[in-house]
Amino acid sequence: MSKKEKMVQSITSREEDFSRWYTDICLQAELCSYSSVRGCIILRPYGYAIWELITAELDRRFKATGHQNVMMPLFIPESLLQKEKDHVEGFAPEVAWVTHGGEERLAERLCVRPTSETLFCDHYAEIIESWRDLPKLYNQWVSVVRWEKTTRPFLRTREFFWQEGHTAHATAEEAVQETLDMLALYAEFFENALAIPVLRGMKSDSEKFAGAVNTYTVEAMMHDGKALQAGTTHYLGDGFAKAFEIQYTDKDNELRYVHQTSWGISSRSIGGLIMVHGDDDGLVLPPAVAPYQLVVIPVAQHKEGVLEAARDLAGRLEADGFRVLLDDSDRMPGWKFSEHEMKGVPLRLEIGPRDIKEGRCVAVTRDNRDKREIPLDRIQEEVPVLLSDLRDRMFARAKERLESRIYERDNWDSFVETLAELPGFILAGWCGSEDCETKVKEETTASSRCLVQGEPPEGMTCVVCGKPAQHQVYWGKAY
RNA sequence: CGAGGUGUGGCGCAGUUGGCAGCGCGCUUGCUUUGGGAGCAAGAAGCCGCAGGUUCAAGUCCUGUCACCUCGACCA
Repeated sequence: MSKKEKMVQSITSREEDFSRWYTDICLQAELCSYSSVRGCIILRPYGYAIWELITAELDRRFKATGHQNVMMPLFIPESLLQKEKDHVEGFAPEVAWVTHGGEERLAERLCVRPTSETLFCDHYAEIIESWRDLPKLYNQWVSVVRWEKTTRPFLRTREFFWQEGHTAHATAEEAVQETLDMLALYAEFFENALAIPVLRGMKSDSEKFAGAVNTYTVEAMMHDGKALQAGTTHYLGDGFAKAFEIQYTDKDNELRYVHQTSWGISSRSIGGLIMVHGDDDGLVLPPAVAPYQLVVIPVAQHKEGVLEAARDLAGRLEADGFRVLLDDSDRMPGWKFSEHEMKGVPLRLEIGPRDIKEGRCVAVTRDNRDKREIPLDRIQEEVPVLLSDLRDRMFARAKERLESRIYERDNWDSFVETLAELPGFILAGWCGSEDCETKVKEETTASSRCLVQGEPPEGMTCVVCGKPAQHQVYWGKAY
């Protein structure tokens, strides 16, 4: 350890400085670099590879549920953005404007899309005429811009990468169902692909998307007990349809407005991966989104037969469909171990002269450093099991942490005290008034993360004012 | 936008009363090494964030400015 500290700029420990630990991992694992534009990051190959895998996992799910990808323009004319009142009020403070083309001032300025509801609506108004045109289940993979004042890699950047789904339906019921289906899809994606357990529920009115009737959310808990809004789905009702005149002729020859949804997951989910699974030695990646699921490290690779054996091992696993890195660089083995641990590679296979003689290799799982010897002729059966067990452990560990840090509180004093002293969420009643919600925010800096579906338990009272609770709510501090 | 902090080779830092810009890591080349961040040798690399000012002389003093980081407020 002392030698390690001497040799290498180590990652700040989580205990010492969580923010710094986070930034250290982003930079040292080569996920991203700062760019010359404040608040914008450069996704480096390793970070981009993670994002590509995330997009692939999600896109597969979108396609399987009947969604189609499209591509809308980067710019929104001011007049279009202003068509829906709540929407423009929510986003106007943080949009970037294009005012000139070359030297010429534009007749109408264009905003760089902060989200694309207005563009989809404008298009839908044009292409939707009949009930036969519905539903429209569109999605796009793009970047958007929000002129944030303070930024952090992945969690809050001025430009960020995401997918935004925008759908139009004949009925409110169908649109609400889509909103809930996509919420379920998001939750499944986070839990299975990213091994991140989430709470799901509805946002309060003050926390919901600008222009939405309802916003649903999946909330994850970071290692420091803070919440990360990981994905949201919005039921937009027919408000946008009315503002943009999106009407169709129904089976009964009546003209009706469509009901819409929108939903998104962004590159901030990479921040979530870091802060849920990472440890003091770096990143820990779930196999589904690890650029390399395993790294093969030859030991004493200059010796007769070692490199060949390593290549053979890597080749066989690659042929089985695993993403494999053979690290035959001229670094010391110990250096490679640390490097790939920092980068979160789930599984490491070491193979050296001793192993070759015994017909085996050494397998080490990233999350728990468990080391075992595996016969080379069994490796192709063992690797899928090792990887799947690792994902299960990662999920179980994160879930246990989440659950053990949810505190039920029924009075204001213990609510405030708990928020101040214990990292995590509080589950408590809320009367539904904005005053009580604002008081929580002002006095604790925590906010309502999501409302639990269904009626609150019998006799539950608002943790702020003591009146009967309308909702059971998860409260927490958030990124 | 408020409060605090930091700007010196790629990274982390030192730089005293103003007087030749340094150290560690990394990088390059060669040889020896290889089961937890190797050793030796020889190299390359710095408009000291930027702009003014004081001075014979500024990394150092003064003024302004910009950028970045942390903590708040705001938001994915």
